[in-house]
Amino acid sequence: MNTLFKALSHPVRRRIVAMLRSGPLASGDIAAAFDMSWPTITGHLNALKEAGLVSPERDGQTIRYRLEISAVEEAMAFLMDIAGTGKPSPIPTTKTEGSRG
Amino acid sequence: MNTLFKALSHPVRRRIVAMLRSGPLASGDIAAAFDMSWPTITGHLNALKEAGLVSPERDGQTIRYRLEISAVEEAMAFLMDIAGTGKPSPIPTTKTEGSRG
DNA sequence: TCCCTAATTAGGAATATTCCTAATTGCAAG
DNA sequence: CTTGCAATTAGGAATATTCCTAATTAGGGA
Repeated sequence: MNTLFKALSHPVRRRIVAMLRSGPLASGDIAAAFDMSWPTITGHLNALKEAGLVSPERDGQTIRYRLEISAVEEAMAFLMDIAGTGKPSPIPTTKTEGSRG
Repeated sequence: MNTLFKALSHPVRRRIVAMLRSGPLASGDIAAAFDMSWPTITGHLNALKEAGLVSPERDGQTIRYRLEISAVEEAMAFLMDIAGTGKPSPIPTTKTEGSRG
């Protein structure tokens, strides 16, 4: 949940997610769409993978990344709950989150 | 859009948003729900305000924060587009986003 | 094996975030 | 005006993010 919204908080990562809407793409093809180095894009892809938003599939030398709709739906579920479009839940009491380090 | 997802990327801010689901709350009441200093919470409230997710209303000495559902819906719209629940849009070409400082 | 292409990992600099304490602002009441 | 409470702003330290170049891993073909 944390990594999910954190992954979506960067414009480049949101754009990658949007690109994958129409189907899986190779790492290199994604990197080519940006004015950034390939390793930087790899870093963003790792963040998206960590969040469960994409999954890599190797095919020979190329690695294709596929969008994981379920993770997008998970984020949507949170927002729907907030917006009242879904079933309401009591005010959260999760004190576990206020940490530093 | 940027500030919106960035605001939602922090667990404390998401928890504040969830708290406001049931109605406006005073800054002090929000701060009291966390193991953090009041100024820290003020900072988070400023981030949420910047993102359009909350709006402050002064009433005497207290300032109450109200949840702005429209901002939540804006974030939801993005995710629905990604998930294919909404109308599809072409692959974004917004090159404006890949910058550094 | 050796070489080429695809992609990732490693290390580090610039920048941004997060959180604290101290000082300040804004409002109400005596 | 002074006091007191509610809340914010200011300044700064610890930490995290972002992005780069250089080095490395992994697979395919001669």
